[in-house]
This record gives sequence, C-alpha cells and structure tokens, in this order.
Amino acid sequence: MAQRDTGTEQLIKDTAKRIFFSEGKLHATTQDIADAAGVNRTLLNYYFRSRDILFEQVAIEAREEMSAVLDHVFTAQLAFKEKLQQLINVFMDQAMKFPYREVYIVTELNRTDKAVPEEKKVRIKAFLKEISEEMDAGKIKKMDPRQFLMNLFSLMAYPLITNCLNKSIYNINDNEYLKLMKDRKKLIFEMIYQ
Amino acid sequence: MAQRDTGTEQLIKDTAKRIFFSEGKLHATTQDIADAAGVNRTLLNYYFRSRDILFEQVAIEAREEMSAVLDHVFTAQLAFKEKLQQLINVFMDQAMKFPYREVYIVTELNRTDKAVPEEKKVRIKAFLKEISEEMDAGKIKKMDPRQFLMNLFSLMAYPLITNCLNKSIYNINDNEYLKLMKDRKKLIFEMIYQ
DNA sequence: TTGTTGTTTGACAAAAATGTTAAACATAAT
DNA sequence: ATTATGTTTAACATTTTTGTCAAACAACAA
Repeated sequence: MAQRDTGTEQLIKDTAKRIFFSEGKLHATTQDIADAAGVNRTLLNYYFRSRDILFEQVAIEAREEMSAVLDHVFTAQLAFKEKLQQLINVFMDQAMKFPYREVYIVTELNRTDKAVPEEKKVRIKAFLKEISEEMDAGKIKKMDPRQFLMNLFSLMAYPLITNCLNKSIYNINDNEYLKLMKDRKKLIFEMIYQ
Repeated sequence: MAQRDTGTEQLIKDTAKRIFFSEGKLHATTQDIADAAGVNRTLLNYYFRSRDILFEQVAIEAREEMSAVLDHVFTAQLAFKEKLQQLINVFMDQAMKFPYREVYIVTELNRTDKAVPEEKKVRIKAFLKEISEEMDAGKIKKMDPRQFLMNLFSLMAYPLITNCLNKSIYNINDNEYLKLMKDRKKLIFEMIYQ
C-alpha cells in the first residue's frame, strides 16, 4: 500500500483523534477533519475508502490504546499498591489528554448498533483476583471487585468529561482545573486504598 | 401558540430525549426522531422551526431537569447525611433512566462552540459549605469540597455511561447490571461518608 | 531524460439531511 | 352547515455531507 510514506495517513488519524478525543467534537465531519489536518478531503477517501471505515478504525485504535495501558500496568511486576498508583498516574495522564476517548467509543457503538467487541478478559480477571486478595488482606474496603474497578475508573474519567460544566459550576479557570486534576491522583488513591 | 394541544410538541421532545439521553444516539437525525415518535418530520419544523432550535431546547431542559433535582435536594430540610442519601437515591434513579444526559449537554456545548451557561451558584456554594462543615465534624474525609462533589457525581454517573463496555468487560447481563447499579447506591454512600 | 508509480488536488456526482410550501385534515365556534 | 383556525401531510427545494474520477504533481528508477 503505502510505499512512499508521507505521513499523511497517520496525520489524518491523529487529527481525527484530537478532534474526537480531546476537543469532544463528536459530530465532526470529514471536511472538519481534513481542514484541521490541512489536507484535501479526498485524501480521507484515498487512505480509508469511506468515512465509516475511518471512524471505525479510530474507534478500534482507541480501544487498543486503552487495553495497552491497562495490560501494561496489570502485568507489571509490582505489588498491588504500586500497580494501583501507576494505573492512576498513567490513566489520568491519558485522560487529561484525551478526556472524551471512552465517550467516543461508546457513542460509536450506539451509533452503529454494532455488537460490543469481546474484550480479552484474562488480564481483567487476574486483576480482579488481586483486588479480592487485597480486600482479604484488609488493604481495601470489602465489596464486589467489579464495583471497586468501576469506582476507580469513574473517579479518574468523569471529572474530565464534564470539564466545561465543572469550570462553570465551581468557578475555576484552566490552571486551577489542571491543579485540581493533578491533586486527584493522590486523592483517588487515598480514597480507595488505606 | 398551541391552542389545541395535541401533545405532539411534547411527544417530539420526549422522543428526542429518549433517543439522546437513554439510547445515547447522539448522532440521531430529525428523521430518526420523527420516525421514533411516529410523526411526520415536518412537524419538527412546525413546532421548533429548525433542528438546531429543537436540539438546543432539549439541552436547555436537560440542564433544567438536572438543576431541579439538585436544588430540590440541596434545599431540603434534612440533615446532611439524609440529604446525601436522598441525593444519591434520586440522582441515580434518573441516571439509570437517562445515562447519557450529561454527555448530551457536554457534546452539544462542544458542537456549537457556545459559551458555557452560567449556573446558579448559590445553591452549590451553600452545599459546598455544608460539606466543609461535615468535614470539620469528622463525618467525611477532609479534602477540597469541590473534589468531594466531583467524586460523588463521578461514582454515580460514569458506570452508567460505560454500561455497554462494562457488560462486556465484566461479563454481566442486563439483570445483573441493574442489581450492581442498585447496590451502588449504598456502596457510594458508605464510601464517602463514615 | 523518460517512464513509472504513488500521492495530491479540483471538479463533478451522488447521497443524506434539513427546510419550505401548499393543500388536506380535524376541531371548535358561529 | 359553514367558517375559521390550528394541525398534519406530501411534494418539492435547498443545503450539507460524502464519494468518484481524471488530471496534475512529486519522487524514484531505468
């Protein structure tokens, strides 16, 4: 396919991701993406054949990027406590850059009525087991381990999705918001781990 | 305007809300909404003039419905503990019905590049003050009260937004999911209030 | 240089979504 | 029954978005 790699294909995908995941413009058109990338719209068809294929490719890579982060932390040779700290650190850094990534994944699934892709559940199950053991050891409050994971991801992801609302509600500017989000890393850890 | 109220205007809005807030189909067209409501698409223009006006009206009412719930609980004549329990109970019931309501509000703001509407901050400020007092009284962990509120809403809202993903990741069906969400009410309260 | 191949562009075509209009319809009042 | 008024519909028009194609362009090889 791409014999002379001009970087255009990657540029288009990166731009699409910026618009969708960072700016949260889920209704962006192919023209919007082309303009933002500074390329002719026809190139989107040249590299991806159709809008739907491009959008799905972006969704697929979003899921892959997500799994990659989680797998990396889940399989790290670390004690649970350190794993947790690293997970919070890495995930929140990504969430601050791409706050709407999960929202994009979900809305694309809702839009296309496509079956939810079966996740590789081995890593998750192993981590759920670790969580259970930590509960037995009294390091974290006893509950359904799935609830524990939902709590964790909720605390990390949601405030960034509702960024614009929070800034209005709590009367804070960009800098202060950034500080609040950085503080959250420590706060979340202390909240779920004694 | 509506001398003979046939209920059509309300039907259109209710249908739009169902599609946007419940089904999470944020890319729905006017035709999609008309079909789902079982009415001629022209009626959307008859009652709302344009698509944009309808969509903004829906967003405005979404914010109003949200504030209404919060205001009601915030100003209730109850002790903080009971207020919190009621808030969790009422908010999660709504979130289970309309999981994507906040997402709709946010994406409409991002789509239209409209200024974030200034919220009535009096009630919020009063509640933030109550939270501070509760912290001083040792009933909740000390932190920035805004973080406390973010925690609370994150824990309530996020798992419902990611419903379809969670079902795949944790291998659960609709019924089990419903039970998990009901259990969360108690779980969230115990997590943030000693 | 010339030919080859992959890339980019503009003009055009097609499809999808939204908006407009006149006429049909229904209901209530005269 | 007839008129008046608000509601609904179908046909049409417009705008927006997406897709196609041939030609121009750029890099590389023979």
